[in-house]
Amino acid sequence: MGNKSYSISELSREFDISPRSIRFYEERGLLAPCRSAGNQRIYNKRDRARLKLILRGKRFGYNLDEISEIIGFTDTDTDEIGQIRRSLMSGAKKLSEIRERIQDLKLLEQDMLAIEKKLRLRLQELEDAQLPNKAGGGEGALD
Amino acid sequence: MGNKSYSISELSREFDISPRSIRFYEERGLLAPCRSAGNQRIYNKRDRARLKLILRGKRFGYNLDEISEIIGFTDTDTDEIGQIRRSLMSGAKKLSEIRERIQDLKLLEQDMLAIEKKLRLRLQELEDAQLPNKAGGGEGALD
DNA sequence: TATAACCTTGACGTTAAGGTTAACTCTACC
DNA sequence: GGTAGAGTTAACCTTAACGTCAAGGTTATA
Repeated sequence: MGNKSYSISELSREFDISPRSIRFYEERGLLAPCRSAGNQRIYNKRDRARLKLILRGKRFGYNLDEISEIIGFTDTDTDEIGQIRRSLMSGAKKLSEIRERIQDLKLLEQDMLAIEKKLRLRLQELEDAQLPNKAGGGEGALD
Repeated sequence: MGNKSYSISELSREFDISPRSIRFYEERGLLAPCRSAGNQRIYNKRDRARLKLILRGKRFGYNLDEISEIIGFTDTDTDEIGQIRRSLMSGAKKLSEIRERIQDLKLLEQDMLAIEKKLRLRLQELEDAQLPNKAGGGEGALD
């Protein structure tokens, strides 16, 4: 049946994160595996899926508090509608943030290209002035 | 002439950051304003432009070390040719990083849209099931 | 010239997300 | 039953990018 279980190191290997991280997520309330007789953590499929979600959230740039806000309730069957609505809201916000960032990056790209151009010009100047030993160029300050 | 100057608080107001941040950038070698007779910082247009660049870099997610790598050379005294060459190199690297990042963000955007779609569907299900009070939907666990 | 408002350095505090011991305890396996 | 290899908690360490005093010095203005 689907009741496979995992140790902390199994999960840590599978997802390539440290056991410390997994324990840390638990500390922050994002996970709550049950324990063996000897108090060792035992993760079931649901825990594993949750960890996956956490990691996905992280890849999206959410911090643990945000992730906890988004997925912290997946147990609570009550008020799923409210939960989904909240998820949609925060998702929309993230989306616009992402789009803003894309725009910013495109601006940066333009800036870098402009700087590059200036640098190349200045380099030409300097190189030209080097061999023929002509009079030096202008100030050449990048604003 | 274009030799306007600014106090730290003017800049901090203009860019909506704390004076502490500006001093911190200086501490990290990203700025080097001259001082008044009484040792107070005086920023000129060039300094201001630099600060702008720093802030833009931050919005792009660069840390101060990276920003310093990108813009740190504008002082270049000796061996300007070498400096410019190095700048061009690191600039090219940064550029490709920026482009990669844009791609990543676009992927993320698609992911988010997909998730949003799923959530909306689920929401519809739930809302439809609510008023007519029909039998409940499926498991609905977001993987 | 007397303030108020601004500025200075220095030092310590903070937050996030873990890393890194230390000192034990479990579990698996021979 | 002994030992190697996981696991456990607790406590402290780390880095980035500032925030937050403290204890004074400077400037603008009435």
